[in-house]
Amino acid sequence: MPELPEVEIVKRSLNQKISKSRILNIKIHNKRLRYKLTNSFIQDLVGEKIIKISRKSKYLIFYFSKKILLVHFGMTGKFLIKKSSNKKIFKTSFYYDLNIIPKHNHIYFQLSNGLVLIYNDIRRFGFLKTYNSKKLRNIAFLKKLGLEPFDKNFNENYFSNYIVGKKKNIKNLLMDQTFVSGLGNIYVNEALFLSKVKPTRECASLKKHEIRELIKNIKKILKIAISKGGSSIKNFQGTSGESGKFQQFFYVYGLKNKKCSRLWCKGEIKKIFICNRSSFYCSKCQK
DNA sequence: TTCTTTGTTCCGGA
DNA sequence: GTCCGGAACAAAGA
Repeated sequence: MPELPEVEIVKRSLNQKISKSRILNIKIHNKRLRYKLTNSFIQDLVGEKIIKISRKSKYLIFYFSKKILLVHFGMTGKFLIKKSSNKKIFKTSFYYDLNIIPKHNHIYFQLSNGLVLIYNDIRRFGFLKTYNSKKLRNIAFLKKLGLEPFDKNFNENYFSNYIVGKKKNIKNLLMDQTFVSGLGNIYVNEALFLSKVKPTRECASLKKHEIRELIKNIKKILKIAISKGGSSIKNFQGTSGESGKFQQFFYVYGLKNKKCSRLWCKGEIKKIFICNRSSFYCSKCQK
């Protein structure tokens, strides 16, 4: 499930491979994504030149001269980039070694640089939406987002003020995109472990040093994940079909009943559900 | 058939 | 009115 690091990696890859190219044609195999593609989707984009691709939280933003394409991957959305000269591009066998199922290729963008951009999404919880304005502040999805984790204003002061009187647990707070935007279930679990904070802790009970640790470790875990090419769990793949390596570095996610990786701890990783989301933590060293 | 998975939204209770 | 947790929703695979 793409969280901030995965979307960042896709953004970099797209900028490298397809920015400055023009969309020559679009072929839609399935309109029914999270939100049904509009009837004008093709005419909105054909002929437009991709100026650059940027990221905000878990969203990708394609910039054209006067328009924007907003993309959210949901659970299983991904982009693949292939050479358009390859005639097998629509054939199942072409995708075998990429661990991609071509029946979930929903949109093909033919580009002027000889490449094809493919949107693939197994669950179809992702979406693509065009806007006839470049003003991001008019986009409802974006304007409700809180600070990015790497924003200098995402600091102890902001955190402390935000949690005054808050009774919700820290895990739900970190998942709340209006508080900090870009974290999902995996990285929240990992950041809480690194900070030795139990996911069920009430926000208002957090000590100053714990808040400092959380802020530090959120930034740290995201940077590491980006440097490893993202996490490959649940289908994350780069635009060439390659998997990320970060899953080899999980401390708690998916590690139910394993020993805590802190050698001095000797604790065991527990799995519980918080708001119907699986949460993993060490029952001994996370207080 | 049932369970699991996610981000987001909605609803009811406090 | 506000806050919070739980449920619902989208779809598909095991």
